[in-house]
Amino acid sequence: MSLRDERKQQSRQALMNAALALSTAGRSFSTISLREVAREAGLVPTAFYRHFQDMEELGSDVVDQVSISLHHLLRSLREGYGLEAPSKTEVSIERFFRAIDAEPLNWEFLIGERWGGSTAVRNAIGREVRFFIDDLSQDLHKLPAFQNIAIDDLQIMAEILINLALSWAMTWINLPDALDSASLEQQQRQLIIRTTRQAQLLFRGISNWQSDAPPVD
Amino acid sequence: MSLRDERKQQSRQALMNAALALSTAGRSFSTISLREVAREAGLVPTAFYRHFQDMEELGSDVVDQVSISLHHLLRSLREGYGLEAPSKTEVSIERFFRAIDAEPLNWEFLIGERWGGSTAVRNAIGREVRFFIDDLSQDLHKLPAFQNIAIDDLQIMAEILINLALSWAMTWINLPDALDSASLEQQQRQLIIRTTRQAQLLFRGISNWQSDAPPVD
DNA sequence: ATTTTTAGTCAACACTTGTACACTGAATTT
DNA sequence: AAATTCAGTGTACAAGTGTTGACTAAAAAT
Repeated sequence: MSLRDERKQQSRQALMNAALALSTAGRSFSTISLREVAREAGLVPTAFYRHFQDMEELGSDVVDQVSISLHHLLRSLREGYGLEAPSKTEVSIERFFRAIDAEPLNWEFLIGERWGGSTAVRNAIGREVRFFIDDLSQDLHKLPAFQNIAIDDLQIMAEILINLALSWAMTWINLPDALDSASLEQQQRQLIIRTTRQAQLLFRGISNWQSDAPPVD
Repeated sequence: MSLRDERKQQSRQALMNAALALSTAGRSFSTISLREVAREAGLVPTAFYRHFQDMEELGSDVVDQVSISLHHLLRSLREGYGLEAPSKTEVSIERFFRAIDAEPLNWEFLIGERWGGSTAVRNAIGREVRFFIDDLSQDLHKLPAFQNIAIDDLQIMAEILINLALSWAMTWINLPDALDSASLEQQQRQLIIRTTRQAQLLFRGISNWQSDAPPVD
């Protein structure tokens, strides 16, 4: 890559980082202005147009970047799960939450903008979520415990898990905001327990599932 | 109520309706301006301050109004479920979606702003969601099928159901936007089926649940 | 009948916004 | 060595923003 292209990439990345940082500081992406992003990135407003046509395009590209990052993280989480095979659910849940703490901005952006203002961003996230679901369902299929479950049903399971995981993640991130009497650590501990039981209930459901013979309603 | 108070209430309601309408027209609440709301309500900008201190206060009050409406709707839905006792899950799910179509703005606002930009609105919605969960868990406890399940576990179940229902609702509302090859009705039918299976999986989980003897992880 | 209260109006303010246009100067190509 | 490309700069403008303070007129209280 040429010297000029390299510097351009730097500026482009600075703009995306600025957008991500601003849209997770108690505000949403659609409320931040082009000028703010440029300012935060150390650029003059008009320089923005050298990289993106408008804020919508910036937003979509941020979604792509965030998705790649989360995708890697989820994969490493699941590989960790596979290694110590009979690992407890609670350990996995806690590991999930700690992973969120490592890069909370990505999660906050993806979840907060999933139903957010910008149509382009919303559609981009919708695509990525569907991708997450497919990916997870394939991984579930590899687990010994789910070998005898039809792949369609694992898809159902994955859909539930992803949607719930996004709720869990945002609840976790927002814990510090809810300044109740209890300390943060106590609340975190409690959330881990509640979440674990939710996950256990789900696994209980799928393991008693018979694809060809749906249950009585 | 005096004549003057009555007229004031009308204007106040007009402002809240305007806010609701504007924040669900492909934008989010935090992007709409005080002047826009006033304009839409047929008022001069400064008149806004006779009713609300700022947009955050308006937002919180909209949350309250929306919550009351949804609360009534959910209750009537569940009462309908109780009557024809052995009703099929799919029927309930479809009834749920059709109810959303009756007042989509309320749902769109509550879900879209749940993790949205305004802190005041986010906190207000968080409270309401917790209230929904408590309410549902108590209703579940009254159902014959769940009599032998501990109330703590029904709370877990309710938490899952509410969080998932919000995802389902928004997916349903956004269906028309995803202009794929398939027709809207086909996509709706498909979503109903997928959602039904998710719900069935959940019920399968809870009915195989033993509170005092948690499953092997 | 007179005074007080108050929802809504009007004009004005200091700012921020997105974007157009001409320009600069260093990296690249010719 | 000369010409070209182009990321970033500086100026400018029309449009929209939140909020102020003084004003109006109808309803309510005295």
